[in-house]
Amino acid sequence: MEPFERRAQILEHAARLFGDKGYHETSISDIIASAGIARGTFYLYFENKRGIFEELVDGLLERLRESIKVVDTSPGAPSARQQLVDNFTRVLELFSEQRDLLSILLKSAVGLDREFDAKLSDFYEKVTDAIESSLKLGHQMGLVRNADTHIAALIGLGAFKEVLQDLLRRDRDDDVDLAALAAEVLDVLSGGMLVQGVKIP
Amino acid sequence: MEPFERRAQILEHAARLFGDKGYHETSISDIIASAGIARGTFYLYFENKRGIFEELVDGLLERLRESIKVVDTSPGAPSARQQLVDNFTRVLELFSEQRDLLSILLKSAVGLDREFDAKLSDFYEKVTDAIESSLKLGHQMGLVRNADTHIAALIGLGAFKEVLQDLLRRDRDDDVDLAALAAEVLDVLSGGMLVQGVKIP
Amino acid sequence: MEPFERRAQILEHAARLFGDKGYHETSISDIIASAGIARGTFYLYFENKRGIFEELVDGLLERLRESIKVVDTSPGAPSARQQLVDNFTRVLELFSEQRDLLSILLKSAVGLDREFDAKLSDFYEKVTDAIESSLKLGHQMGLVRNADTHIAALIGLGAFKEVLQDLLRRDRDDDVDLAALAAEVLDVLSGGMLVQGVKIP
Amino acid sequence: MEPFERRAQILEHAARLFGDKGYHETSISDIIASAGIARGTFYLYFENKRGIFEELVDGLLERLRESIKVVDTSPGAPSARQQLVDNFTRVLELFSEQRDLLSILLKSAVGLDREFDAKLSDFYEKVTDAIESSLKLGHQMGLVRNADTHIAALIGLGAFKEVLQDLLRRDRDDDVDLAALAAEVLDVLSGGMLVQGVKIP
DNA sequence: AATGAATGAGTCTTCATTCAT
DNA sequence: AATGAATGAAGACTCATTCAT
Repeated sequence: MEPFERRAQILEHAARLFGDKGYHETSISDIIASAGIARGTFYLYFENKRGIFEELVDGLLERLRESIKVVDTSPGAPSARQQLVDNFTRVLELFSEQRDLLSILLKSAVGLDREFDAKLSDFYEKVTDAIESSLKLGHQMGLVRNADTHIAALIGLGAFKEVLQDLLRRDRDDDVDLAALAAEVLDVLSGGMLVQGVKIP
Repeated sequence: MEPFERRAQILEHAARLFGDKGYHETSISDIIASAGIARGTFYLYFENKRGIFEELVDGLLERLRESIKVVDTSPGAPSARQQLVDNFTRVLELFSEQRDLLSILLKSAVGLDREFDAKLSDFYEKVTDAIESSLKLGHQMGLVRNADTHIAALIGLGAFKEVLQDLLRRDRDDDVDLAALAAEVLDVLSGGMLVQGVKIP
Repeated sequence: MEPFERRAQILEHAARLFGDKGYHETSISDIIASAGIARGTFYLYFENKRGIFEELVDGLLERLRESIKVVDTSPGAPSARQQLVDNFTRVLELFSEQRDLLSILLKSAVGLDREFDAKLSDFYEKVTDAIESSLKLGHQMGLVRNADTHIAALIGLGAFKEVLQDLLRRDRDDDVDLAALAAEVLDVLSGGMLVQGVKIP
Repeated sequence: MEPFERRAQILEHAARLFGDKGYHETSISDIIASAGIARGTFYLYFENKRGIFEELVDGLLERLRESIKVVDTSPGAPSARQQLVDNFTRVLELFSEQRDLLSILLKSAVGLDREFDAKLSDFYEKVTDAIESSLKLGHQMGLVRNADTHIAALIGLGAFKEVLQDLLRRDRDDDVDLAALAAEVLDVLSGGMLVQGVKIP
């Protein structure tokens, strides 16, 4: 088998197992048994268990970064709302295709160790920063009302993560309209949960 | 030392270690060294490593459940808004007192194994259900505008979790006005991020 | 079993195996099987395989240092010759009691790795230096004829090592008069191999 | 590349690595990387790791045997002393040219395993025997004073080995007058370290 | 109520060797 | 004559748990 194929094959099996049972519950023995290769072969392609896991997460984070595009406000660009919905939808689609990776990101990669925590924190921080910048811009344009854009950004990120978690809990075969879901989340976040003008009594 | 004292003492040390280094990175050796007890003594009070961890998380979930009170709409009760803010504040305070527990809940307890995942899912599902019921009630009362109360509930939960995560990242000595934070989150969620009447272009 | 007993017991078995088969050919499995203990027990007493080996060699080097005493030239002390013979005899006895350790020192500990080589080199260098100083002193007193005391010191050390090697090759039960052997070596080294006044033609 | 060339090339690289890092610390991977050949190619030329090592040592022992010539006492031959010095010098030169081989012989090949130890012991025993025969002959001729020619032979061998060790420790670029060194060793061994007629007090 | 020595299953990792191409 | 992907036996080490004292 060609090296790149074998590499991909091992990654695939590892992703499924990590996603399914988590990092610690998955042993190298599990991976090689699943992939049908010898023990040594694994170490031919990956430095160690941590290495293959990191590669999976790094790849995922990279694809996530690519999925999230800064809103284009130049004339002729699609509406901002559409672009936001598209961003959300792309991320949702990415995970809906590969539940394993989503599971790894939301479960295994959390609290693995300090080094990994830092990597994840870093990623989320960048995402939060991006959201915050957008909100600040919107604020200057008179669109966004909140002064505390940091908290608002956290809320946006958290909301999105929880929706992903929910996707994970659902049946694999459950057919979900991802674009509609993305639009709904965006609407709730932008318009709030209450009827216009009403306040919680 | 009286049994209940010893038990409490061990739990305390374990909480700090689990919160600090995570479940897998914390060994029984760490715990007994920290608590200053013999190896055998540990097993006199707890069935196993998993047992003490579960006890910590169970206790935490229990206190969380107690912190979250259903909004009292009877006449003479404080305003709904106040009650909601109080709920949020109580939870924030609980964690602010014990960062370790928060860290355990948000990091170590995530993706530990299928059984534990189920326990957490179950808890969060109940919280989501509670939020959803409230939203449905508000909808009937003409206060809440969203039709998809499930998604709205997820958003509320996710937002809150992320704010907790953020608390965790901050400096321990950072003085945060928890009530104000709770109020801010509530406002953003209820009123949305946009200026009233405005839509994303 | 008392910790110090167990420790000694493991050391004993390890010494025999290392001496017999060498460092690399001896596995932890060999040691624990020989000592009749569980795998974990070994690591209760020694950090790792290298650790127990180092402890054996370090202990041996320490005992060697103690065996070799600087010649006492103060009035009333035994004759210099006697003291030298005593030194040699003590070292020979040390090894004759514990062939394993001798074998470890002369075989396993050689060329193990750079770090270990340095440790041994260091020890031998100190021994060489000690011999050299004595020779220089003797030279000043008009006893020693050689100008190049460094080479003479090397010759003395090498001669002695080879005699030890030879002891190792002999049958374990072979009864050797160690004091006589020491005296003989000393005589050859001091008086040379040739008949007095004769030169190699 | 012609088979014999390739073979020689691999041997050369292996010698450098074995000499530098020792047998166990040198892997097949190291050798093929250094020689710039494929893994399979190595096994085309050598049966296994042990095989190439043995070949190197065997070759070295063979060249050593050739370097050491029995003293020719027939009329017209060079003086015995000159022949002995020549012997020593040849061996010193052999190693001075190829430090790696010296290192292999004095470090890696020692204590490798029982089989190899036997091979080395055998070689050294033959050398000792040769020295001993010469000493016995000298004794009969009234030149050599020692009765215990075996010990004297051991001393000679050991002295020489230690001088080689010392050469190994020195800087590679250190310029040493090998013939002078050989003569010095011979003088100390034959005449002893003490001034003629003097005894250790 | 406490101790801590002992256990051993389980895990990761290495590396000499093989063999189909 | 050469390649290099694949193998798997073997080794070191960990750590939750037990149990005699």
